[in-house]
Amino acid sequence: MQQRFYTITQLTQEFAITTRTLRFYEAQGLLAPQRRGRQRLYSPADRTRLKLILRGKRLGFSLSEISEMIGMYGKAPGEAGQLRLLMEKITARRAELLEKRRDIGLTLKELDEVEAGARARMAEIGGVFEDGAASIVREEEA
DNA sequence: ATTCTCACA
DNA sequence: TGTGAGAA
Repeated sequence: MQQRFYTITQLTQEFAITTRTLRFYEAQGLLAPQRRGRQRLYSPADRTRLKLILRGKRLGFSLSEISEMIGMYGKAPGEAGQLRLLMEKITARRAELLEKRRDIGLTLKELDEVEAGARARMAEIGGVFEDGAASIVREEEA
């Protein structure tokens, strides 16, 4: 089974990223493609790693977190250790998102309140919103 | 076409 | 977390 390699442009086209991004990931230590002279040759394993990197990004992890999880550097934490780390990251990320969702909910609620106040005031001064909402407010009060 | 480096947001 | 530009 001959090793098939990918050029940088092949990968950028497949994953809709730029060559700059790919080199950037390499500079950050997330990828280490083989070289043929100056040219980068990405192995199927590199391609798989890239997939993992992009998935990590979709999930909102930083590149450094992703590099931890993929375990590219120095010591090998072992698969069990790696899975443990992954689960920790997932837990933390979930907490982050839940908090964000809560904050968004609070903001939406406050927007409702401000809007209600504005509509009420508009009704008081006898104005009408473009959507006729002020009159609706009056109808509801009637 | 691909590489590197420096600057920049 | 990337991008743009210039030079090789």
